[in-house]
Amino acid sequence: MEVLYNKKDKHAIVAFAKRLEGKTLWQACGTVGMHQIGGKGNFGSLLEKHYFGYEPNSDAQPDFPEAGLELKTTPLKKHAKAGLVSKERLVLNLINYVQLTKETFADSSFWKKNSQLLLVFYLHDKEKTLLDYDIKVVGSWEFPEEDLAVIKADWETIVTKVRQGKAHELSEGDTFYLGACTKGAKGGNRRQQPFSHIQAKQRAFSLKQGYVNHILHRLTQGGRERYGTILKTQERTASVPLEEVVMERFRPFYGMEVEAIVRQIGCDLNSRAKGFYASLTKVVLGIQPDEQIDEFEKGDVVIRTVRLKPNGNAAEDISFPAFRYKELVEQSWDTSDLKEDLEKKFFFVFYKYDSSGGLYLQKAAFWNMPYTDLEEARKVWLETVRRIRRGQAHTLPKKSENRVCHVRPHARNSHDTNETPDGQLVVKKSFWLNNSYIKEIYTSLS
DNA sequence: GCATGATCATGC
DNA sequence: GCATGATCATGC
Repeated sequence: MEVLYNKKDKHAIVAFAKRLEGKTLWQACGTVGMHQIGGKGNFGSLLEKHYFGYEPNSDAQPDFPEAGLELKTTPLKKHAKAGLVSKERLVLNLINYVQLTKETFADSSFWKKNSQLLLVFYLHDKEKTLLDYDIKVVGSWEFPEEDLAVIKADWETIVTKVRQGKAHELSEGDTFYLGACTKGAKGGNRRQQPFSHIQAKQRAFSLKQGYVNHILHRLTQGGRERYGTILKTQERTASVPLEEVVMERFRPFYGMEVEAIVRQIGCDLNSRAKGFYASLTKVVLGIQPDEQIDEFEKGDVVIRTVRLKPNGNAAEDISFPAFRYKELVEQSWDTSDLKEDLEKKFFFVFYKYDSSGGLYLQKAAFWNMPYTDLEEARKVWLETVRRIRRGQAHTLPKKSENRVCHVRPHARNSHDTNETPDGQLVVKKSFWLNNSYIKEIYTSLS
């Protein structure tokens, strides 16, 4: 195939790639060779072969070595409120656990391959074949310095865990922007790790979905939200770890009553408004209540506020979105919404009531679910699916059945129902983290 | 006092 | 109108 661009010139490659915008694979590549394809392969490799004219490979080099540019294609989906958003994380190169522990960031396989990305965003549509997906946005991406500092720290977190012989315990929730996501048939592929005999799931470096959305917004000037950043200029310059900065923002207020915190910061928050605690968290972090937290959005960080009773027990369980019975039984654990939700990085803010009803800030900390607890959640999830299939959607796993989580109604009222596979209408339900488990989390962080 | 069921407030 | 995160109500 004739190559229609200078493969050594980054700008020429990007300009050539830009011509994909508004087209489908079919339109962009013409009919040449397309009859041989018949929809086989994946979007990325078809684009490499039939548009850019090179054979897909798994080299350590970027796809355009002379230009240092790595081509990545990634799906978008339509979001009712936000318009087009990333459908998933962006999967980068596979992790070789043995090699990884011998690398430094600057000479790492991750950085050699992915320091400059050429991104092709297409709109995924399950009604279409991939030849007919609309290519929406094309652009090149280099990581700004402030993001790179976070990504380097993430990379170090991953390497450290592997050096500790814990590659099998890696989780996406370990890190902020750069994740180690499972890759391969249902996460079933196992690989050797250098400092343990336990086989670890095959994983790849990946950019969190939130970070991909950030890239998309930057390339399109899109995104209507206002953002505030936690990291201020001098902290960025000094490369202070994000986690440390967040902890330092909260520490001065430990032990203080909420109204006193509001007074000390001098902000105008109504403590009776339902979003009060969410706003207070932002204000403590130095962010306006009407702004999104830049670093947390990029890192898919989930904020949860927890009130502890005077005896130290969590006052409430923590809910996740209601599921649909018929959809749940079609999923596998590895592709389940619950696993996706539980593997996120959480930011917990704990308040505690004293005996006279005053509420005091106790602790704020990042947390992600340990692997062994995720296995407990898996059991509950599997049992839930099993009972729904048996027509027992009325009696799903209770709090007393598992240490970590349970299933409970989560609806507008008792008439707010979903249909089960056998045609019953049962009140909408969701998974909840047990309040006793939340107390465990609090204890582990103190 | 807690587990379980039920429902609310908010934002889009 | 609904999803989401949060909280209330009741009975044992």
